[in-house]
Amino acid sequence: MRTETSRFKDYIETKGLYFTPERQCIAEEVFSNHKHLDAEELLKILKTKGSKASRATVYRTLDLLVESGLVDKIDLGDGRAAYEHTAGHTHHDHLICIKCGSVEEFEEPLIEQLQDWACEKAGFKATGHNLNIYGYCRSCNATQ
Amino acid sequence: MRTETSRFKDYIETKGLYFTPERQCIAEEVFSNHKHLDAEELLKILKTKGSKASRATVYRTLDLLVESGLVDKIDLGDGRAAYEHTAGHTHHDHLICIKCGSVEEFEEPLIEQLQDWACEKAGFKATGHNLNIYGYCRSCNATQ
DNA sequence: GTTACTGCAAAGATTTTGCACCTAT
DNA sequence: ATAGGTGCAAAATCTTTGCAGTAAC
Repeated sequence: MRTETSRFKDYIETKGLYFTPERQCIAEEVFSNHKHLDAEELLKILKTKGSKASRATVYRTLDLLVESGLVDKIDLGDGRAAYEHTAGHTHHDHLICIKCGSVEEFEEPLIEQLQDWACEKAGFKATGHNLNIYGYCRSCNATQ
Repeated sequence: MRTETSRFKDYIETKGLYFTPERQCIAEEVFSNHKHLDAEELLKILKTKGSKASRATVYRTLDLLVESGLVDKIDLGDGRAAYEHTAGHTHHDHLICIKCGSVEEFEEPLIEQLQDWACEKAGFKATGHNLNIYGYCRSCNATQ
């Protein structure tokens, strides 16, 4: 079985780039972590695991991961971005709590289809999209 | 006929705040402009029109306008936000060209409905949402 | 006369970049 | 050997904030 990390290695090498230890560490962490990570969290986790990858390298590698299609970038709406690996789940969108910051996922295949349709009508060639709903999650709503 | 500006004045005064000349200028510009403005563009336009409203006041007033419900904030996905007045058009989403930066609108009432439904299922109380599709617009796609 | 608003400049926050040194191939 | 990568710190962006003075009510 090919791991996501090995797919990333292939992607990197096909482009004639080097698969460095830093890139490996960062990729493995993103692929093994099932949460939505932002760059700063990722950097912190890497530090606790002994990686010395710098902030700059984290950002540069996240860009490569997104480019490879193995990772999605989610715009959090407050200027930050979160990242999540794409393997093992169909596309989904996000419910972002403006009180506690939690990010919940939801799936609605028909929405995807309607989006494709809208693009077609507009002659627009989509490369990605971002649907975030902001508000209060179930628990924050209860204690609000 | 009540103008949007007068509605904003009501909103401001109901909250016990002051309807200052700066707030009036900013509101009028946003309401009369039918494009998606970001804060910097808005500031530039205001300057050419002789308003001395500062960047800080522009941001503060835009927040009030969004709060009032008369203006929508659209997260552009690159850290910036654009603003557009809500009057006279139903809710719509955006096709953002990653080459030329153009923002095109599309409307898909069923998407809105599906979103509401997803929120309901998750016990999520939505206060707003943002659906952006990134890619190449018709003309950039042609010359790409 | 209060209470709130404004401009300014500094501070914050996130992300990007220039550069000298280092490393994978 | 060479093309590319890394860390660092500075820069770039967009937005927010503290404060002293000013204006709306």
